[in-house]
Amino acid sequence: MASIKDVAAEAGVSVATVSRVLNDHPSVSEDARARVLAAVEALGYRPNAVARSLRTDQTRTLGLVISDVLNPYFTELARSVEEEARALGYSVIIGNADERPDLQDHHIRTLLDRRIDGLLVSPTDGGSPLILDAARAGTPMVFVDRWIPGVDVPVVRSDGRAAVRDLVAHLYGLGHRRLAIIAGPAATTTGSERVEAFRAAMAEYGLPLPDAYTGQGDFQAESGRRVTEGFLDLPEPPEVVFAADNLMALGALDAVRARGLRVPRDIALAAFDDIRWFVHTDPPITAIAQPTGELGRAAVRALVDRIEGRPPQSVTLPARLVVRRSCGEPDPQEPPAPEESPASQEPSPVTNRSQT
Amino acid sequence: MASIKDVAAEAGVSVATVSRVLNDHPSVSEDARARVLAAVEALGYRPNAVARSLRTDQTRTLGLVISDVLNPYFTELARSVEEEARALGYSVIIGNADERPDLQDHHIRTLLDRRIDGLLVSPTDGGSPLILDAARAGTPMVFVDRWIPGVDVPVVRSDGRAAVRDLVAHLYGLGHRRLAIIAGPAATTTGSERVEAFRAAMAEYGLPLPDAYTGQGDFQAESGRRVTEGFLDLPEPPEVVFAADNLMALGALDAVRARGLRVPRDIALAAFDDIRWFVHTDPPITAIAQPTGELGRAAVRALVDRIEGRPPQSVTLPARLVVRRSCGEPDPQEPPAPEESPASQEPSPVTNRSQT
DNA sequence: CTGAAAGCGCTTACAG
DNA sequence: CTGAAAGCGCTTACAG
Repeated sequence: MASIKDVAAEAGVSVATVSRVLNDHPSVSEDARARVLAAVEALGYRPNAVARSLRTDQTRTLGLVISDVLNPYFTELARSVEEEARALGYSVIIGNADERPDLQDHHIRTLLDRRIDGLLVSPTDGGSPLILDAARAGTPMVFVDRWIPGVDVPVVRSDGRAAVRDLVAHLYGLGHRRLAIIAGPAATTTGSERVEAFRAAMAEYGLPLPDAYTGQGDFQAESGRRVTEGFLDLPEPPEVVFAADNLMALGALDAVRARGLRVPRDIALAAFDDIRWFVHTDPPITAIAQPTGELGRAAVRALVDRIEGRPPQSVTLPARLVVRRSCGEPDPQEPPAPEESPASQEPSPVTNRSQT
Repeated sequence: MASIKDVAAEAGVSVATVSRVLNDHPSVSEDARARVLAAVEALGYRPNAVARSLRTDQTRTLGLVISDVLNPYFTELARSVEEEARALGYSVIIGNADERPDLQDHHIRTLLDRRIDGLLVSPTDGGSPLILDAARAGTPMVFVDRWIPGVDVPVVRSDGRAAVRDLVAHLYGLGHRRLAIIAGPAATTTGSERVEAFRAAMAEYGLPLPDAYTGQGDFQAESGRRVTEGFLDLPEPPEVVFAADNLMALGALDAVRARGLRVPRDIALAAFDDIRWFVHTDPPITAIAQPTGELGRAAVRALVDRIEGRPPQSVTLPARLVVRRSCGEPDPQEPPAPEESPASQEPSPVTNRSQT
């Protein structure tokens, strides 16, 4: 592979001049520039990014560590992150933690070894020493979606409390009283916050959330199945199961189906995180939708601000309830293909918190 | 950040010795090793992968360029690729082409600039000059899923012909005669092969595949919707729509639903690529399942063989038909959670080609 | 405007 | 077993 030396030789200039041309340095004669460009073309030369990074101490690369690529929510997040990063001149390397703290650390370590310019993390746990150290050591970092309390790192996330309250109002209105939740890991903020929001909203309606109706999941489908089976085995099963993410909802559906039961006739179901397939499931599933794309973009902007020396900003965006038929109400003729941005700009009545 | 020099100073040895310890070079005294390790620990030293790569001319990194991360098929492929790569000591950087040749080239260029050790590509098109040049220049490369004919690069893919024939047999047995297909881009192998397999299988049953029943999609949901609307507008709409990937099936479902029609009563639907949600859609969707995880792993092994100087091998794995209810047949009580590997080892009767 | 030279953080023959 | 030194491919003050 041709190096800068080859180009210099071909163009009859020094490597310094080649470098200047390549980096759009102003003080290069037109003649030199033309000769260099011609040589670059002739040799098919491409600068070695590894060497450049070593010299400039920047890689123009962002690391993104997410908890589970197979979760459509994170896939979409990853996509929007890459898009915004590309627009700002950065590449992104994704690390998939698979909800495993050890894998998360593996990826963070690898990313740090590669000297990425900044790190976007959605922590799988309460914070490994590695993350904490990196943050303390001054690695530019931003938390997306999930975060670790007590660490001085900007957080870009969505607040689902209002939407959860809307959901409980919806369920209550439908006559449901025994509501259960499949929670995410308590060590994650999204894991605990969603349960707390649910519990708080239920309290407003004078409804208790007994331990038996609080199942511990891990954001993966299998745990949703297992917890739902437990619910169904109860002497008095819940009337509604609220899954704290879409994969656990999938598992819940598997469990319900395996028993030959029907949603919502035998048990109602709702999920945190909306995905396109929810429109076509049997029945369509009521869900809480996050402004995923916007979260990803805001996270990148915050991180790049931090990297480039501007003060980064934490961002919290609201989630919203999307009512479908899985809790018993007739489908309110959902508009086709509800795109994220327009919809969140003009919220429908059902989206708004109606009481407090 | 501490460098190798700092470690050497701390340990009272030369950087060469530090390097030897770090790389498990045999000729290092126990004493030196212990002092270096202690210094590494004390300083929290991590080798700079950028510098190491520049020096050794290898990055221990694989590039993976896929056509669409949002497509669950590719997400799963990416996941298995990363898993196998990690097991073999490599990292992977994913580039998402979004079915856009220009974006694909952008990622390939970036990856090449970063001097990845090898490239896994599922080409979005018939082959840009960039890919062709890279292949010719000797960049270790392997095609996964899609490939480019006439290029000397190993291919790891699945052959869906038998499964497509099974599908047509299934449809024919159900009494369907007017079968339509939503094809992928003709420039991709999977785009054209699936249509060809479908057409050939239909011919065996004496069924023609008229142009009006061949819609041109681009593997994205929106095109599936558009094409399906066209089918439904026909004076004589097809009885079955076969979508060449799962996203176009999603779009087809959107279109059918928007008209207030029902699957399979008004029109039957089948898809290439199986996803977990297909079990829970209304109705459950008949699909052709690829051994996605195995494809990803085989692709990595082939690429690493190539990188490490062993002869790489092309691999073709069979896909299989999974019958559900979207074409009219009653659901044959599908076993719960059909995992990929065991299922493909003991194919059910319906999975096997019964005639020819 | 241009080039020689230093240096980024490593690895690895080469001597000893 | 160990260290001094060269060199990977760049960028960038420093002189001119």
